[in-house]
Amino acid sequence: MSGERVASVVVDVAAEATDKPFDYLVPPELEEEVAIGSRVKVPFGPRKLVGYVVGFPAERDLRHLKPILDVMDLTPPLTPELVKLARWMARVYLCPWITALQAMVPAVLKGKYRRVLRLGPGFVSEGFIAGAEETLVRALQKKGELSLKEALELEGVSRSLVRRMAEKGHLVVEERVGDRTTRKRQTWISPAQPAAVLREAAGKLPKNALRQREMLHFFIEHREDILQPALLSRLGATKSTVDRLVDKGLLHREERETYRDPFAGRSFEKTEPLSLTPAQESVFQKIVAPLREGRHRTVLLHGVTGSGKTEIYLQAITETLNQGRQAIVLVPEISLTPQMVKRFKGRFGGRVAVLHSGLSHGERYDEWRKIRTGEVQVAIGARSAVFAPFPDLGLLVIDEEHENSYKQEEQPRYHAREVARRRCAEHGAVLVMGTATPSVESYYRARVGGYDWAQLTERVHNRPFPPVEVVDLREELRSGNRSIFSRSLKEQLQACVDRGDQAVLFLNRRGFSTFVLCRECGESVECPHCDISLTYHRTNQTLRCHYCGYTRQVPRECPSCGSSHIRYFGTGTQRVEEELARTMPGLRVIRMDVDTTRRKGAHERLLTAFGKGKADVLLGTQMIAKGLDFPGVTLVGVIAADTMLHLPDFRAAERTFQLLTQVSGRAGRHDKPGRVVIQTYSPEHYSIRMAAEQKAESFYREECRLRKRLRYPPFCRLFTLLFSHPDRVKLMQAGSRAARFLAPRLPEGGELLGPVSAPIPRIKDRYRIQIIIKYNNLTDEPTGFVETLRGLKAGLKDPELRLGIDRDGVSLSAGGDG
DNA sequence: AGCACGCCGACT
DNA sequence: GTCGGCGTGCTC
Repeated sequence: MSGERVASVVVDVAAEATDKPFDYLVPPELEEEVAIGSRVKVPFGPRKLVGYVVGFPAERDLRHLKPILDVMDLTPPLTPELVKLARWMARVYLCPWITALQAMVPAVLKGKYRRVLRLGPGFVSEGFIAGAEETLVRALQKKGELSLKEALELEGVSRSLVRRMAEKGHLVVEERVGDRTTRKRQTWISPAQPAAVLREAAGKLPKNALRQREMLHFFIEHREDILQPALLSRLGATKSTVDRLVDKGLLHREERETYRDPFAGRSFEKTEPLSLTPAQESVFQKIVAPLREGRHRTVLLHGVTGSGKTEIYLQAITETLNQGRQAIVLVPEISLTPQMVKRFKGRFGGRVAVLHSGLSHGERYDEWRKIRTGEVQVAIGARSAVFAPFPDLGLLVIDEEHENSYKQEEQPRYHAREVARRRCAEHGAVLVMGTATPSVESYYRARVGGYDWAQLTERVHNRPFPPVEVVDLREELRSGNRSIFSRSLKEQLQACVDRGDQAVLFLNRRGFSTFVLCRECGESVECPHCDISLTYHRTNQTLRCHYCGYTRQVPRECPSCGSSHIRYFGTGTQRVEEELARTMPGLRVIRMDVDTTRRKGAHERLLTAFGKGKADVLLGTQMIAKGLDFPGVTLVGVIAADTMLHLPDFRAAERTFQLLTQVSGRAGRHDKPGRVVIQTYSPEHYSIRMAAEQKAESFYREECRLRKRLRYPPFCRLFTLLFSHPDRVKLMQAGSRAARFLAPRLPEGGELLGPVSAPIPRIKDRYRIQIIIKYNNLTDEPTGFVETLRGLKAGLKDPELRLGIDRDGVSLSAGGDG
C-alpha cells in the first residue's frame, strides 16, 4: 500500500466551508490518468461529487483517505497553469476556488448531479402499503424511475420515507454524475514506426499472417492516421489484427473525440499580409521585440479608429506561431462579427478556434477542445476566451481594452484585462491592449513606464477625421430655442437626410422624461421602493422605476400637495423620437433602447434593418455607441453629452470622453465625409472639449492631474463596500460595526471613509450605505486586504444584510439589490 | 451546499 | 413509542 499517491481535489461545492482541497488516494488503475487539472469523481461524505485535481501533496498517513472513484476526461480539462490562475482569482475576486475553475471550462463539463430512485429488486407488493408510500410506488411503477427531487414533490413523500424504503430494499437510490452532452469517441490507428521498420517487420512475419502483412503495407504506403472502422473495412480485417500489431509496437491506437465544426463546409478566402505603413511597422517592432525574447511585456497600443490595428495583430500572431507558441485575441462580444472571423480564418485557416456566444454548448465545447489538444494555435473570442487552455501562450491581444464588457458581472466576477496580465506574466507572453480611448489606468501605466507605449495617430489611407461641432444648449435656450434639437443639429439632420445619407442620434436616457415634478411644491414623483425619481413612458402613459420595475399611472394630482400642476422634465429616447416625428415628419426612425430590444434577437434585427437603409435615423442609448460601422452614416448627433458627467463616479469624465470619441469615430468611416454635432450644457468641460478637438493626450493629462489630487485610481487602490438591509437601524449598526472592524486592519497608508448613505439610498425597499477605503500599494496584488474583507463577510450573521464589494471599479460581489 | 445526527414536541 | 421539524457540524 506504500507507493500510493495522494491527490488534492477541490470539490464542486461553492461554499466557504468547502473552499479548500480535500485529499484522496489515487488508485493504481487510475495512476496514469490523474494529473493536475483532471476532473475526477470523488466520494464526499455520503455523496459523490465532481472535483478538480489541484496538486499532489506528500501525505504520510494514508489510512483515513478515500479513493478517487473515476477520471472523467481523456485529457485533463485544465492545465496546471490554469489551476494556479484559478486560485489567484479566488483570492483576488473573493470567490470560491471551484467557481473560478468552473469558469475556465465549457458549460458541458459542468457536472450534473442526480439521485435517481427505482423500485428495488427485492420489492414485492406486500399488500400493506398506503399513503405516501403507495403514491411513490405507483409513480415508480408508472415511470420506471424518478429523480429524488421529483419524488420529494409528490404528496407526503419525505426524505425519511425514501430512506426507510431504501433500507428495506424496496427502493434503490442511484447517484448519477454526468456531463450534459455526450462526446463522440473514435478509435484512430496510426503507424508507430518509420516505413523502413514496418517493411522489415512485415518480412519477418510468419507466412500465414496475411492480414497483418497487408495492414503493414497499408501503413508503409499511407503514412497517415486512419479511423479504425475505415481501416478494417478497407482491408477486410478485424480488430484482432490491429491488436496484434499494436502489441508488437508497430501501430499506435488512440481514442479521439470528434468535433462539430461550426464553420464546416465554409471556406475562407486566404488573405495575405498587407505591407505595413512606417507607423504600423514601428508599433509592430515594439510588440515583436519582447516576443522574440520570450519576455513578458504589456504594450498599450493607442490607435485612432481606422488606423489599422488589426493588421498589426495578425502579423504579430504569425510571428508567435512561427515561434511555436500560441495566441489569444479578445474582442468585445459585439465586435465578433462574421467579417472579423473571416479576417482571422482567412489568414490562419484551420489554426483558429472561434469562441462566441452564438455557438451551441456542443459547438463551443468542440472549439475549446481543439485548443486543449493543440489542434489550433489561435483562439479568438469574447471575455471568457482569456482562459483558452494553451500550454505555451506567446501573445494575448485585447482589442478595445477600455470596453466594459471585459468585466464579468456574475460570479466569478473578474476583469479579463487583469486575468490576461496575470496569464501573460506567467507565460512570459506579450500582452497587447489596443484602443482608441485607453482607460486612464492603462494610459497612466504606459506613461510612467509600467507598460510599453505605442501610438498610431493617422488613419490608413489618410481618411480625414470628421469635423466636430459643440453646441452650447444654454446659448440655444437664451436665443429662444426650447426644442431638444439645436438649430445646427436640425439643419445638419435635414441636410443629411436630403442627401440620402443616414444619421445616428445618441442619448443615454430611455423613457420619455426623466422625472415628473410638481410645480407647486417642487416634489418629484418617486418610486415607493427606491429613492429615485420615476421615469415617464409615453407609450402606455405610465411612470416606471428603472431600478425595480415598479410601474404606476401618471398621477393627476401631486401625491404630496394635491396640486394639479404637474410637469415633465428631462429628455428620454421616446421623447426625442416623438419630437423628431413632429419637427421632421416622414423621417424613418429606429429607436434602440432597453425597451425596444428586450426581446431576444431584437438588437441584431434593428441594426440589420438600419444597415439595409430601412431608416434614416438610428436613435438610441449607450448600446448603439459601440461596434457601429455603417457606410451610409455621415452624421452623428449627441443629444446631451453631459448627462453622465454628473454621476457620482470618479470615472464619469473618462466615460464621457471615451463615449464621445468613440461615437465621433462612427461618422464617415468610408468614402463619404462625416460630421459630428455634440449638444451640451457644459461645453467648457475638459472631457467634452478635448473629445471634440480630438486631443486625447491633453484629456488624459488633465484627468490624471485631477485623479492624483483627489486620490483616485490609478493613484490609489479603491474599495467600495456597499451594505444593504431592509431595516434602516440594523443597517446603520452593521455599518458602524464593519467600520470598527476594518479601521485597525487597514493596509498601510489606508484611509476609511464612512459609513455614509449610498448615492441611491434605497433600492427595492433595501436601504443602502457605503464605506470607502483607499490605500496606496499598487504594486502588490490586492489579496491581503481582500482577505480581511473575506473575514468581514464571514462575520456577518444577519442573513438580511448584504454586502457588495467593489475594487477599483471591478465589483467582487453584489449586495445592492435583487 | 447537502446531508446526518440529535434533540424536542405532537401524534397514532 | 414514532414521526417530522429544525439547529449544528462535517465532508479528505
